[in-house]
This record gives sequence, structure tokens and C-alpha cells, in this order.
Amino acid sequence: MSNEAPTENRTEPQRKGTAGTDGGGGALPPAYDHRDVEARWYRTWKERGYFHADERDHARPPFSIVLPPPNVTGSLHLGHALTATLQDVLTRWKRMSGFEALWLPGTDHAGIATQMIVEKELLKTEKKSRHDLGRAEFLKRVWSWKEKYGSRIGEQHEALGASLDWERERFTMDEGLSRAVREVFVRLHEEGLVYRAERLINWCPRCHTALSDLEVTYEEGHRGELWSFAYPLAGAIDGGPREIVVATTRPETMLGDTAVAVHPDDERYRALVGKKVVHPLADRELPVIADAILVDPKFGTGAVKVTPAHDFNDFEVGKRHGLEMLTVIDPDGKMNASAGPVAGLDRFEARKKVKELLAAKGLDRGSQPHLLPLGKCQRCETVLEPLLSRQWFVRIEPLARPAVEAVEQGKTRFIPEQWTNTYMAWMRNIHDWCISRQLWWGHQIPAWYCPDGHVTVARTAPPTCGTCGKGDLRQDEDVLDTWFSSALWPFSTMGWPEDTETLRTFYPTSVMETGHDIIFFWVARMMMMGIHFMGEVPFRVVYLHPMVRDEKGQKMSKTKGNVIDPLVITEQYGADALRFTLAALTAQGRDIKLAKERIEGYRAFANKLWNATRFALMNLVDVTYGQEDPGALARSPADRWILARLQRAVRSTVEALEGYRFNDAASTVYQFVWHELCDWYIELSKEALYGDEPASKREAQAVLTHCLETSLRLLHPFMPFITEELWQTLQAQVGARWGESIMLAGYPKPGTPDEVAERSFGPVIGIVDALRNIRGEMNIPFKVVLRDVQVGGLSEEALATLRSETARVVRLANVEGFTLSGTPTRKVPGSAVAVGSGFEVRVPLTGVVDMAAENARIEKELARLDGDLAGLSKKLSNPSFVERAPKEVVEKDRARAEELREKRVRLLAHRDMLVEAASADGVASSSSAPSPPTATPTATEPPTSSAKGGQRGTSPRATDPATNVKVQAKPAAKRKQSRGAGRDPAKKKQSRSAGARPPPRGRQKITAQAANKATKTKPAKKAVARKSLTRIPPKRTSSRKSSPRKTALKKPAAKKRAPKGRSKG
RNA sequence: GGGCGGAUAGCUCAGCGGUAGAGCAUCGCCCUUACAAGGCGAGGGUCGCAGGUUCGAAACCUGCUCCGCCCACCA
Repeated sequence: MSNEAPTENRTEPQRKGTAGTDGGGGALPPAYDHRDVEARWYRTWKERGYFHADERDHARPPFSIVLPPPNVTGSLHLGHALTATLQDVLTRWKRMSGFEALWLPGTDHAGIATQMIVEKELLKTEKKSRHDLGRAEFLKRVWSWKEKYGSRIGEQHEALGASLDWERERFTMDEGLSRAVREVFVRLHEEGLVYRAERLINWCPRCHTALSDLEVTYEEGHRGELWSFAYPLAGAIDGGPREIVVATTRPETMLGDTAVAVHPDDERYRALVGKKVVHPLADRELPVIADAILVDPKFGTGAVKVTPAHDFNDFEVGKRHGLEMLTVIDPDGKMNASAGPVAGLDRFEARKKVKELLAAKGLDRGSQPHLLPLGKCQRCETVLEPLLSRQWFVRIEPLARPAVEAVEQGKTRFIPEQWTNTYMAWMRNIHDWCISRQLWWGHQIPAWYCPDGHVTVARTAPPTCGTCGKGDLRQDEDVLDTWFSSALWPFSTMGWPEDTETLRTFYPTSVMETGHDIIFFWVARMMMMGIHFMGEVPFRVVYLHPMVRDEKGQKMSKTKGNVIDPLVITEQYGADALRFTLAALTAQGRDIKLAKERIEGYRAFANKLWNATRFALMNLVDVTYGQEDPGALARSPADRWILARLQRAVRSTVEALEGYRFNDAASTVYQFVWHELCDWYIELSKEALYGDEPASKREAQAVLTHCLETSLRLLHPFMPFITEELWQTLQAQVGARWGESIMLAGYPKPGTPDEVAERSFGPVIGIVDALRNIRGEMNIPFKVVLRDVQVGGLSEEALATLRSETARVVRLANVEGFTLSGTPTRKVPGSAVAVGSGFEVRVPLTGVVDMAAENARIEKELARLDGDLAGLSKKLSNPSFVERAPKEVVEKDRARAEELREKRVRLLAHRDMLVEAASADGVASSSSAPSPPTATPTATEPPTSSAKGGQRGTSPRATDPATNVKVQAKPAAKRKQSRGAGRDPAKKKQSRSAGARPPPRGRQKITAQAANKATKTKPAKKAVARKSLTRIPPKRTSSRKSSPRKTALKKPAAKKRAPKGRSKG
């Protein structure tokens, strides 16, 4: 993993003033300030060309990602920050792992969005419309706007630490990409896949342009009305019907009606089919037609007005029946001259007017409220109007089919997988794509018209008409849908249509990382275009990240004003903290609700890392750390343990990254660094580091350095800045030559964790936890040294470790060992005890604390134990379980039950000693313990609850033998009941209070136990478990998807028991 | 009208067939010579509801209720 440092004269960035005032050699200030670090390192990396990927380097396997191009005129929001973070994590990780990693940046011209921004600005500053300026002049303005603001995106990415290959930055309207766009358009046209036709399209009366189906946002549940009116029958027959009633949500369109449709099987209207109705507001008659597709006889009156030019369904009907397509609404959303009495009115005004006019003629047939979806412009939210218009389309089916097949064949994989269905469903039911837009900003369609109206499609302006040879050609004024050029992004940015080395090396890209909101807009279209023009899918994996929402779960949007600027966060907490937060929150399948507290937490993590390194620096004075293998050097249990844990962390992290489980990767590193390296190892290492035993010291120094250095590399993709800073500092301090940048260092490789080391250190951790718990619960200040501590169940080695390395952690003195199965070497009445699986600790507390407190503590412990034991016993006594459950499971439970029983025996023995001691000394209980009875020989059994006046009276002695039996009996006590018992508002009180159950007077022992049990129930495990987590290294950390190995580990020490020695045992 | 996702500790979320977890917040004790952006300890959960499958369900199945999103041409 170590890379040599090729250049000795590294141009290391100047570090800000170093305050080396602290005792050690540490040159770091006591708190991490990202502002000192981030910009400096980014500049350095960029200058040194670390971000650049070499397409000619075939020694390293290629890895490539193209950045989803943000809108040029835009500004990054948190969604972009998320994208940038995840892609940078992948890129840096792969780059460190030996790949030639390309991350290609660029921006999108964003047709409508950009044009609108500039138009708005123009109106504001100069009170002019784009038409006042003219096309050429307006475009000039847009370009200058782009020049002015387009760099903002880049700066924001830099602030985030994105290792983008800036040398390859592209813009969808730059010359190269424009050429690719024309090439694609022309080729598709030649293949008959691009055509021009008059169709009904979605039209935005405000943006004044056609839109694709996708750009329509349907707003659900719009409250409208379904208004009915009558069409009088022409030449009504005597005695027959005189009219046909139809319903509509858009009365104004009736002026464009050219038929009335009924269902062919509808008896009510059968006789009327083929007849005519009279249009009440226009001088014409409409045929009554029969159409089984359009009409649902059960809806409304069963008769439908047909407006082919303003409704998608009706348009189809019109085609089927050869109806006239009468347009009555103009592109501004106003009624046109064909609208007769309402001509010139806005469409919504016309709606009212039409109703009035028809009502005046006695044709109003009432209305009813109606919920309907309203199609609005994605961009300006104006209600769209279906209009008949001549536009350019892409015939999509031939392109979609291969794109579907590619996914079916696994050439491209979606993560999370569920999106595959979404993609497939859309692709299989796709409509032709309207690609022309009546805008100015964009790729002007490469089609030219001669005076006779012939169309010539060409890559460059043709001198003469391709059909008739005439000159004086005029280019199509429309531009292409922005997504048209976006669809080419993976290959147009790499030089297509040229056959470039870059394309050969980096296409297909490795991963497309983007939001699921643009699967259709972008991902699907890239798939189609990529396959069609490159003959290969554009990416092997599509990773769809979650949406970032505000802390209330709302989508961030400018209109809601809840958009968070990543730069603000970055300045406040640091890019590393933001990045780590985003990665840690990125789980598959759930949106991200970002709360500031979370970011603060990870900023603290950065600070923790900073200080851990600072600690190391202070203790690595006069040390050179070469190439020794710390694994070979490490002899002490703690050293071997942390190295094993490191291995495991590396492995989990890499596995998580490989599975795109960013949250798992982040939390694994977090857990290791903070709770294992810092909380445990650094504390343990102090003994050796501060001591004067050279070999131990050297060993600890090497191990500490190794763990830190590896952690920094492990963490680098997530927190690039601070890791570089610390890595460099550490490197300089120990005089190593790891390399010129952590960016170029190798990513840690998963090794095989030393399970023996993990296992053998487990009891030590368990004992320390137990001792801390005793201190905590009994309020023994850290200053007070625990003397004459007896420890049972530890090997000599472990005992030595406890004596030497943990003395400072829990402050012990005179630790003695004893054989667990035997009698304590020295009986210490009045001591606190902690019983764990495979170990036991006794801490003499006479004179230190009130023994009543200890008694209470033990009772609590016992109760928990009983609860657990009861559950287990019940399970094990169930014949079906024993017979049908897998043998391993049964065995496991048996072993556990055995352990618990053993613990129980020992705990009871301890309690008895307490009782003896109490009776002997006549200890006065006063302080903490709620149950004075402790002191009383007889009343040993203050069932925790105490205050409540629980029952007591178990005879300590009797317990032993009874123990096991008892346990069995326990089940009787219902946990639920016990729970219900507590009526105290305070929850904790509740669970504790034994009172609820009526004590069976008869048998005292049972009673006591029942009480215990009641007390116990749930709280028991909780507490226990919790501890185990943090503390117990073996189990917790590995947690998640750990490898099979893990399981193996747990059995011995670790797992549940180790943690809190005492509580759960 | 279809489809998808979510519902687990006060908050934000992991877990997804074998004894309920993290971070933050809360409470208590500590300025223990890397870190108070800290250390140690503790408390806190009928895993949305109802059925079912199973020796065993937070996890699998069915139904339901709430949130959120996507798709859809019922006038």
C-alpha cells in the first residue's frame, strides 16, 4: 500500500502558522479548522494534475463517470452536492485502487431555463423582450450571461473537493458537442427516425413552445367542474329525442367540436348515429358518430363532444373518423377567429362566456364538481394547451427496443434494482419524442427550407435545396429539446463523432450516477442514443441516488425557498463534513432528509480524527517509521487487536463501496475510527507510549501510525481534505515516504482479520466495560483508584494486559486473578461485582460507597438476567423449537442459557456475601440505595423497586440450588403484566417497580424472583445490548453485512456478553 | 385508475427469519496530560393496524390505514 515518494522536493503547500505550544511535537492546533485546509489542497491537487485521466494509459484499468451536467446558469443545490459527493467517492476510491479514473465535468445549456432567466433579466434591466433585440443580439446576451455565470458551477464543485478532470470540461453548446448534435440529427433523419409532422402537441402559451410529454407536469386533484350542455338534434323526429347532452371540463373547446360520439352498442343513441346535431354558436352541423374506444357508455350521459384539435383523445378519434380538425385557440392561449362569438378572448374568459351564451339559449344542463388532473408547463406552471402544430419528432420505438434488450441482458444494471421496472415500463410504452422547441437558445435544427417549401437536412448549411436545387434557403428557426444534446453526453463529450482514444478507453462509462427523477428525461435517452450510435450501452451501472429534502421532508425548490446552498454549509462546517453526511445518509431506496445536527455530528468526527492525529504527532517525536510490517511487530494483545479490527473495517468498507452502500461504508469507517481506534486503542496505547520501555514504545508507535495512516486512506474518498492534510503531516513527522499525495496512495486492501486476536481481547474489553459501569452507576469518581480488584476467568496474558494497559483507562491497582470455577483467592466482603460470560470482577468498595447501592445494582442485574433466562427457558422447553429449529440455533441458545445460569449463580453468591458483610459490619445504608433493607440480614431482597414497597424476603441462601429451577418457574410472570405494573409517569420507574404483582405469599423465593423478573423484562436487554454495541468491538463494528467469519468470532468472548460484563452477562 | 417507496427510541435513520440498533437529543458523573466539536455511565421502543405462514416474524404472505413519489387521453 505504500507508495514511494518519487519527488523528494515536494511542493508541499504552506501550512498556516503552526502553534506548537503544546507539550509534544504536535504542530497542530487543538481544533480543526477546515478553512485553513480545503482551498489550499484543492489548488495543489489541481495544479499537480492529479485529476487528469490519461486515455493512453492502458496499464491501469479504466474507470469513468460523466458528471450529469448542471445548468450553466444555475447554482448548485444539495442534490448536486450529493451527486458530486457520491461520484467523487467512487472516483477517488477507484483512482486509489489502481484505476485510471476519469470523471468528466461539463455543463448544460438548458434551453428554456436559461432563456427564461436571461429574458427576465432583460425585461428587468432594459424593459425589453427578446423580440426587441432580435435573435442574433439576444443570443449574444445569453452567451455573455453564460460566460459570466457559467464558472460558478465549477467553483462550487471545487469547494466540494470534486476531483473532476477539468481539462476535459465540456458544454453542450460548444463547437464539438454541437457538431455531434447535428451529426446525430442528420443520421437519424437519413434513417427515417427523425421526421417532421403535424400533430397535436403540448403547447405552453406562455413559453410559446412545444413541449415533450415528459415536460408536462400533471397536477392532481385540481378542482374543476364537469359542465353539461345540450346539442340540439338537427331535424329532430317527432316523439324522438330532441337533443344530445354532453359534458365537458373545458366548455370553450366546444367551438372546435366537429362531432359528437356515442358508443356503438349504446341502445339509447343507436338510432342517432349518422344523424347531425346543430352547433348552437356556429353556423354548422356536427355528425353523431360511434366510437367504441373513446366512449364509455357508463360515464356521464354516454355521449362525448369531440374536439380533434384540442384534445389528445379526440385527435385520435378525428383521425379514425376523418373529422375536420378545427383549431380555435391560438398560441397565446386566446380564442382565434374561428371561435366566433368568443374570438379574441383569453381561453379562461371564453370558458365563462361560452357557458353564458349556451345558458342564454337554454342549453345549460347543469354541472357537478369534478376533480381532474391539470397538465402544466414544467418550467412556468402555466396550464398547457394541446395544439395542432408542425414539429420535429424522433421515431422512438426502433431506438427503445434495443435499449430495453440491453437491460434485459444485463448489459446495464440499475441500482437500486427496483428502478429497472420503472425504466422498462416507460420504455415499452413510449411515444414519439417531440424534439423541436420554439426557442432561440439551443441547437438550431439543421434543416433548411427553400422558397418552395422543400426541406433539406444537412450537417452544414446547404447552398441549394436538395430537392429542387433552388437557392435562397432559410434554416428552420426552431431549436432542439435540451435533452436531445444531453442524450449524447457520454460519447459527445469524449470526442464523437471522431473515433478518439478517449472514447476507446473510457466508453462505455463505468457508472451513471444521477437522480431517479431524470430516468426518462436522460438515462433512457442516453441508453437509446448510446446504443444506436456507439453500438454499446453508455454505462454498465446506473446508480440512482435518493432525493435530498429539507428536514421536514419537503422537496427543495426555489419557489418554496427552502433550498440550501451547499456553499453555505461548506463554509460553516467544511466540505468534508458535508460530504461525509451526505454519504452517510445515502441508503438505497429512501430519500434524504437533511438536518443540520447531522452535519454538526460529522464535523465533530472530523475534529476527532484531527485530534487523534494530533495525539499521535505528540507521541511520535524522534521517531522514524519506516516500512516495518506492524503486524509482525505487534506483540501486545491490544496492538494485535486493533490491527485485526482495522482489517475488518477495511474489508467492510470496501465491500460496502463495491455494493454502492455508501451509508454502510461511511458508518463503518466512522465506527472504527471513533469507537475503536480513538476510544479504545489510543487510550490503551498511552501506557506504552508514555512509558520508557523502548520495545513496547516502538511497537505502539508503529501500530498507531499504521492504523491512523490506513484510516486516513480509507476515509479519503469521503473526506478528501482533512485526510490529505493529516496524512501529509503525519508523513512528515515520522519521516516516512508514503508518497506525494494521499490521492495517489493505494486504497487499503482487505486482508484477513486476525480472529484470534479479536477474540482474545474480548474479555479485557468486557471487564473494562464492567468496571466502568460500576463506576458510573455507583458514582465513583475517576480520581478514585479501584484497589485490590479481583478478576476471574482471564488468561495470564489477558490479565497482564489488564494490569498494564488498562490501568489508566479505568484506574485500577493491585489486580489479582483467580480461577473462575474456584473460590476467590481472597474473599472480599463488601465489594462490587460484575459477572460476565467467562469472567468476573470484584471490586472492594467498603468505605468507598454505600453497599446498599451495590445491592440495588446487583438486584437490577439479577432481574435482567432472570428476564433473559426466562425467555430462553421457555423457548428451550418448547418441544417444537428443539425439534424443528436448526441444530446450531438450538445449541447456541442452550449454551447461552448455560452461561446465564452460571452467571446467575455467581451473582447470587455475591449477593450473599453482601448480606454477610452487611450483617457483620452493620453497615448503615443511607445514601443512594433506595432500599435500606440491604443492611438487614434478613431483608436482603430489596426488589429494586424499594420505594413502592415491593415484596421481599427471598432467602439468599436458598437461591443457589433453586436457581435453575426457579428460572423455569419464572415464565409464569408475564412480561406484559409486569410492564403494566408501573404506573409511574416516569418510565424507568415503571419498569422497575415490582409492586404491581401481588406477591404470592406462600413462597418467598419465588416471590422475590417474580419481582425481579417483573422488574426486569425489557429494560434488561436494552441496557446490555447498548453497551455491547459501542464497546464490543468484535461484534458491533462488523455488524452489517459482515462476512461469514464474523459469526465465528462472536461465540467466545465478544458478542453480547462481553459488553457489559455485568448487566446482561 | 395503475405502479413504486416509506411507516422501528423524542428527532433523523440502519436492521429485513433467530434474544430490538446507531447518530443526535435527554439524564447523571467527569476539564483523566489528543479532542468539552470531548470522556464515562444511564434512561428511553406494543418495530403503523389486523390476519396468516413458521418452532420462531420488525423481518416473509394477505388485507387495511396513513405519508411521499412516478405513470395514466375517462369526456
